[in-house]
Amino acid sequence: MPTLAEERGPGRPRCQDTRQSILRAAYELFDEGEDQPFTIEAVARRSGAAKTTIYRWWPTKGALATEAFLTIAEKRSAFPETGSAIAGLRIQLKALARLFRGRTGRLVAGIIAEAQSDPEARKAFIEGYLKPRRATAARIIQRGMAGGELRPGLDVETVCDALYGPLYLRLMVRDNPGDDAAVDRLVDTVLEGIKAPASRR
Amino acid sequence: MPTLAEERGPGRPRCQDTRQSILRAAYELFDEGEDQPFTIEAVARRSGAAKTTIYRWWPTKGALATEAFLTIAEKRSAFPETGSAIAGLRIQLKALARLFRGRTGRLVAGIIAEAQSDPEARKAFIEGYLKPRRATAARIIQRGMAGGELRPGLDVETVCDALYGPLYLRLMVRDNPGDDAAVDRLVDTVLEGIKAPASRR
Amino acid sequence: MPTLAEERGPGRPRCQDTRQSILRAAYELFDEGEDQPFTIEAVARRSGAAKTTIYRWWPTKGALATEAFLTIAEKRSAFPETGSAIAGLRIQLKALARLFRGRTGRLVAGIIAEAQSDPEARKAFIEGYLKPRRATAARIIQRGMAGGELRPGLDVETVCDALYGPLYLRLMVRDNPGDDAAVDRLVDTVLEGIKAPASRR
Amino acid sequence: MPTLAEERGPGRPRCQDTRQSILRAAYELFDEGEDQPFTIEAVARRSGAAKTTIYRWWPTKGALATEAFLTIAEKRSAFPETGSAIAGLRIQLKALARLFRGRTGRLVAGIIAEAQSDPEARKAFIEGYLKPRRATAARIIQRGMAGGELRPGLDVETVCDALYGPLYLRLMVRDNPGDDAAVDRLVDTVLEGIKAPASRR
DNA sequence: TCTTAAACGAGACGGTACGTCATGTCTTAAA
DNA sequence: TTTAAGACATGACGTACCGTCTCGTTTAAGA
Repeated sequence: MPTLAEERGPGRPRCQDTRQSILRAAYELFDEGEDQPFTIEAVARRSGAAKTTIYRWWPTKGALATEAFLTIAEKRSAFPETGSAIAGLRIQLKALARLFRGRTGRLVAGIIAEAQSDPEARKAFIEGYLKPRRATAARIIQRGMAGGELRPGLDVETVCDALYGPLYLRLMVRDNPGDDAAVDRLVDTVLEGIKAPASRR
Repeated sequence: MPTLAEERGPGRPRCQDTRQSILRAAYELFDEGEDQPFTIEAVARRSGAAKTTIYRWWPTKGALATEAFLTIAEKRSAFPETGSAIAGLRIQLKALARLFRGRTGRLVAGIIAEAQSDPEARKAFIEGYLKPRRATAARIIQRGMAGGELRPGLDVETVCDALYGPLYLRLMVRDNPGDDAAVDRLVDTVLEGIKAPASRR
Repeated sequence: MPTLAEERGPGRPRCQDTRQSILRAAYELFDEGEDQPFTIEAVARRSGAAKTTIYRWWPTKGALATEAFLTIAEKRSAFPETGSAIAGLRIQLKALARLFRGRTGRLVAGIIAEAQSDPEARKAFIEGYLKPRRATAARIIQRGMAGGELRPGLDVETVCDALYGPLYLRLMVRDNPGDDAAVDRLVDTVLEGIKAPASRR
Repeated sequence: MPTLAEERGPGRPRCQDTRQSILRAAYELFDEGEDQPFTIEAVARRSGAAKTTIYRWWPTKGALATEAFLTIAEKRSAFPETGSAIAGLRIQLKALARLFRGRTGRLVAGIIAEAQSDPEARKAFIEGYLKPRRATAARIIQRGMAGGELRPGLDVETVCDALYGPLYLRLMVRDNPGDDAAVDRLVDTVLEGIKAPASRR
């Protein structure tokens, strides 16, 4: 009498082990980088699942990649939601840069590359990865404005772009996303603005 | 005494017509977007060249794509190097955003995606596309600092990142690079900074 | 309880239609001779099968050629196993010469040529074509010896070589395998021997 | 007035060194067997000659192969033209079998295979290799008939076929051309004939 | 001595076929 | 009805040779 049980049709139920092993294999392949090709074929080989099974559950390679990345890699680190907003931003950006310097950076770059030709993957990445992080950042910025640390009337989206954009640019195009000092320089620049004080009045 | 003559080894010289037709075909295919697959085979078919000829001159697909993009698409528009530096930046960023909203945006996004798994392509893109544009921007910023429009002591690279990064982020991840108003919001934000004036002294 | 059933693992079973159409296409191409190139690509094109499917089942071109030849061309004509052994040999050799004068001759020559650089093909040709025919001839020779038509104590293999060898030599090296008269001359020569009767006692 | 001199137009005369080095390279490649591919490219590489030069002088691969084989390999061993004709045939056939057991066998087999799709090569092989050898054998047979060792009235060509054919058959189709004992068995069989003596009167 | 014409190396070029790989669909038997 | 296994058509991959071509250089005979 499982009244609250999942909607359950006839036939053999879906095997959760299989699902997990596919996701794990996908993550491992993506993680191992350029040497191991990220291929449905390879995922099937490594996971022991049949290609058919994979295609049944994920429409495209990118969708699988993104879900694998989000499911396994992403135990989202919580950030301090109290204290100085500016310090909070600094911490969050430095953490992201550190992440991007490691394997996760190559992963994210690969997923974004995939997403260029796979709208599903793009959507999954935005919803599953980008939005949550931006929401966190947005909350900090709101708090900063409310608490008087940041200028009131800022467009939160634009501020997020100005702070996060450089990291993604450096991740995708340049060879590295920058070290802590680079992040500090970035935050300082955006905090202070670039206009000369003289022309401010 | 052809002192300026090209270094010229033995053997039949390279056919420039062929080279051009390959680059043109590559550009067209890249340009036509997602429907036409960008494939060495397709480039060979369309250009009338043999696959071997393509492989003789370009090590990877990305290298060919980048060179095609740069050679044919890129008659770099000159920007005003006089007048207000801030207005100059605004103009340049809006022009880039407009470019990114069109086919060129998909092209650049595709090339950057290719570059994630092709160091040659990455290098070619940076050297041929990114560096010249950043050099232009850097000159404007230097001029702005010298002329008193911008704060002295700015790190030019960081400023470039803060201004360009958001456009690339929006190009690659979000659906569009933003309209003129968005660019204006971005420039305003970076110009004024985000710190509250109260906390400035 | 299908005790005689084929060993049958999981997965989709091999499609017999495809197999047959590949063999037929291969045979046709081989049959059409020098104008149509005998190529895996061509076989794939004509049969409608994929190259991979062909490679899955035949390791080399020669193996495919041989099997095609044997499967389709070779409804082996039965020879009279009664009556005069000498007459039987004559009939069989003349039939082979007639076969070799036609398209089949070019086919066999082609397969033997392929077999020079393809051990698989050589083996297939020997097992599938040569051995059965030699077995027939050997039986006739045995019968001839038993019945008193042929000298007892003959080495059957050697006799086969002496009778068949010339036909293959003429097929491969000379322009034609010889007409009926030539076969008669050959059989007469081998029957009577070439030593002078004077030196026989 | 060099009336017998080669027809000689203007222009640079053909370089004999080059010719020789091409033939030598071709022979070596053919000689090294299955591992080294016998290819115009490979001949050019090894000989240091340009492909053009090779094509200028030999119309097909087979023609080159045959000429290389004949020029370099073939210092035709002289056979005793006196003494017993039967012994002479035995010696010549055993020598050929020995030759066929070695690298030369693979060479001849390869050339005959080439000749199946190259009439030029076939002609060159027949004229340059086969005919001289058969002429020698024919002379011995004629001598044998004249001297009373062999039956008078034999068709020389047919006898040659009966003696040589088996060796070629074994070379091309079976794994080996047979040892000395096999040659003896063959010669004995053809000498004595295979018909039973009883049926001779 | 100078011209001329062919030989020669080098290597680009349009092709064809190679044998392999990944894709996405399908068919089967077992769970 | 899901799953593993694997056949299958498709089509791109990157490579090897093919035979032709266009160069610049070399070599001799004839003007």
